[in-house]
Amino acid sequence: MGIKDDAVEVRAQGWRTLAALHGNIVAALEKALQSAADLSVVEYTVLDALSRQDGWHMRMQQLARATALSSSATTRLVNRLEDRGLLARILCADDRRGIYTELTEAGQKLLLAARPVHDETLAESLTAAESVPELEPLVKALGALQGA
Amino acid sequence: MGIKDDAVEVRAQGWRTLAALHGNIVAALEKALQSAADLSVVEYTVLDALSRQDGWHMRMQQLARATALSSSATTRLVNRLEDRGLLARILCADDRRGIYTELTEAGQKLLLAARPVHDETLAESLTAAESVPELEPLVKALGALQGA
DNA sequence: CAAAAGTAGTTGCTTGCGCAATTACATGGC
DNA sequence: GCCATGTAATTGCGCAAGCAACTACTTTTG
Repeated sequence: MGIKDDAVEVRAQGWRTLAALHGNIVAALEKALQSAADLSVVEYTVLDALSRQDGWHMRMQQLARATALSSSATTRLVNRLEDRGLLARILCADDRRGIYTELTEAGQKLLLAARPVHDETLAESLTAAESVPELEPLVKALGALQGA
Repeated sequence: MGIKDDAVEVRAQGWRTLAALHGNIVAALEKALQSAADLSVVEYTVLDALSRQDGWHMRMQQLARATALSSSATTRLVNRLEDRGLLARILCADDRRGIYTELTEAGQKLLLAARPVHDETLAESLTAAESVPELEPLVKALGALQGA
């Protein structure tokens, strides 16, 4: 049964590595986006998700899934961004329970300003993680994902 | 410059995948550990980190790094676990600023009960993620990490 | 050896999150 | 067509997180 136990330990170790890398990246992005655009990581995620959506509108639920947030958190997140004029709520006619969100011009503008900061910080984080023995293999594996 | 831009997009995509997988796993672990042992994921992480430490004691700062938490959050996290009798604070003589934390017997016992739940939930999450096209390659890469 | 600078941990305050309950709308059975 | 069941989004509430300010101790420096 040693083999099975090993598999468990390998998974746990992989998970710790994943969590550590995730934590590092989030911390770096949080700081960078905050100071550059007054955005949190989830806020950036929303703007980015909306921009990569055809027609630029998404329902609350999709947003919740895209951000791994609860519905209530999503509601308030959208509130914050709406109050800042970065996106707009649009009720859709065919299903009157549903609400679409859409980037405003200000939102697109801010996103365009924030994206380079985001991408650069991400690159830096990954580079930094490459020189941490614990994290290096995962970073490499990550880089090889789409490269196939 | 198309090549460079591609690299940026690949990194961003990889990051989104990583974040999504991380979110799924955390959500699953949170629910499972909560109902099985009344522990949050960070709380479990602390107990687990302490148990895997030789001599079973760590300083607050190490704990903060291990959990990717701020010092203040670590203080209160340790408070919670101490109040529940799962770990104990021990001031160390050589540096009277420092505080060691150590698992109590109750803490070890709870950890032993929680660990199978944790490992099983982790395995389930990864299996579930394998059938999500977006996530599948990363899960495989993760499994191949230590297997080398 | 005394003052300055640095480090470890804790506390006050604000903010954002999840859960459960609620409102508003949609849909399936009869 | 009408009631029961289900889904979308929002609100009340409690809790845990981060930041900044603070205390206590250590180390450096002149």
